[in-house]
Amino acid sequence: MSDPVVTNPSAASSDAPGAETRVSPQAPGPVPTFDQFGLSADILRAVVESGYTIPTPIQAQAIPVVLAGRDVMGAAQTGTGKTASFSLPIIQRLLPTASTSASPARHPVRALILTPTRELADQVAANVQAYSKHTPLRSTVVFGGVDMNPQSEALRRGVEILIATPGRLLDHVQQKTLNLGQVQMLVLDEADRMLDMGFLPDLQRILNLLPKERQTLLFSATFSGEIKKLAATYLRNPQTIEVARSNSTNANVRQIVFEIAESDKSGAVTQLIRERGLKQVLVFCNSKIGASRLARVLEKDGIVATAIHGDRTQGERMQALDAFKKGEIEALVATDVAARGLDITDLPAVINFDLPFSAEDYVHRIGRTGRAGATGDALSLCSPNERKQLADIEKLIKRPLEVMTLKVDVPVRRESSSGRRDERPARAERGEHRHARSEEPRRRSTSFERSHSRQQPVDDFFLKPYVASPASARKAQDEAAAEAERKSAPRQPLAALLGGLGMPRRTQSES
DNA sequence: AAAAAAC
Repeated sequence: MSDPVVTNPSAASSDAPGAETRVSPQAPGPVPTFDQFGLSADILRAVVESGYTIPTPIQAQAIPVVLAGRDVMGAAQTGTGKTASFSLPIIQRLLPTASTSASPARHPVRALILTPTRELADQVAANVQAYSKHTPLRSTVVFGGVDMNPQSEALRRGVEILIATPGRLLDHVQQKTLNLGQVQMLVLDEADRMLDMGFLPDLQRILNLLPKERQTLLFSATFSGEIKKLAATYLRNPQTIEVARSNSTNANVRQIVFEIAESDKSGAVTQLIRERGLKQVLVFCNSKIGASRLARVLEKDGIVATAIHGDRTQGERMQALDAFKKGEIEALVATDVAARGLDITDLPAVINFDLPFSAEDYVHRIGRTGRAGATGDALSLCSPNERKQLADIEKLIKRPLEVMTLKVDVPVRRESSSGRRDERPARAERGEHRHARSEEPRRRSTSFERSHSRQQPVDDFFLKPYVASPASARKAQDEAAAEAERKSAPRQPLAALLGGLGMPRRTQSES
């Protein structure tokens, strides 16, 4: 029996401009373990307590390279254990000189981790905190939208590892509550996203504040020309590490597209949640207003829903995400603020209420489900004027998506969330409401017809009960096994997947 | 076209 082990990372890159990135080949060898990296016992203990025993491919590749002090250009799918792949070796490298003194002067910022969104910063910080909890190293997180004072106080007391979003970080530098002169290690997480968001000037400012003598790790979903340029300017002889083809989607995620009229979409979301028995679903909209509106409509349909987007206060954002993670909310309706990197354990499904403008965002959105070896559903609602976006997505992921029609059959709502009358108010007017209780609920039935060569009836999909993946699925060893299985077994056609829904859709055997 | 991020 041979288990997958990671090959020499240098064999993994193919950097000709425009060339497709390749999956690094898996060679037979011994089972990799966290023990083999020479990490301190205090770190290993925290790793074990976090439930991990076998490093994921990105961890197996990156940890030795980071420990050796080299710069890294990393491309890894989300959900692959990327955060640990840089956090663990950072902690290890800072540990030998870690001070146990209470003096703030003995705890300068030596590692800086930058992320594009506040929620992601918070999440990375929680991971770093967990991995370093048995060490004397201190860490904290700073981002905008919240009071600066507690952050300033934490910085004043001294931290070795700082996680931040760029704007607030620079704010602290300007306020002189932060000095970056002793940073030895820098991580740019989701670097492509940061460039997309126009962070380049901020990044340049920050990079100019850092010592030239340092180790830089850049993680990005894609190695675009922009990213390569950034790397060429700020990285020194980086080792390229790729563990999965960028722009690829997870085989554990079943992707289905529903052709539907725009006006039927919110009813379709309610119906999918009801008929599929979804207890926890992340719904993506393209606009902040659209997300708020949909959350209100879902609430009217009796679904516990809330919105998360950039126009909500940071307190509301954090509360929404917390409640969602705890399972207190059925539908979290989000903009692309939630598209990247967020780790929601065993999230069973993602719904695209709107198809994203950028096909890459589709890959990131649906990457919130089917993480770490678990399975998930990615259901996308596509209106006639979104066909171009659908085509772009199929082109990016290099395969056609299964398209179905969706017959929306939900009770008539008297008012739309914006206060406008529904387009069919007549029978739902006040006078008739007293009859409604004893009768069949009033329904509107609409099906969006179209001639699509790949079109399939939707009935099979709804006949099968949804089976959530076991909680244990999030462990890293599961992911490694799933990866191996995926490589050895040919992909099943969708029909087979649909037919096998009575059983847990695990891609690996239980051990 | 839209989103995100400092005040």
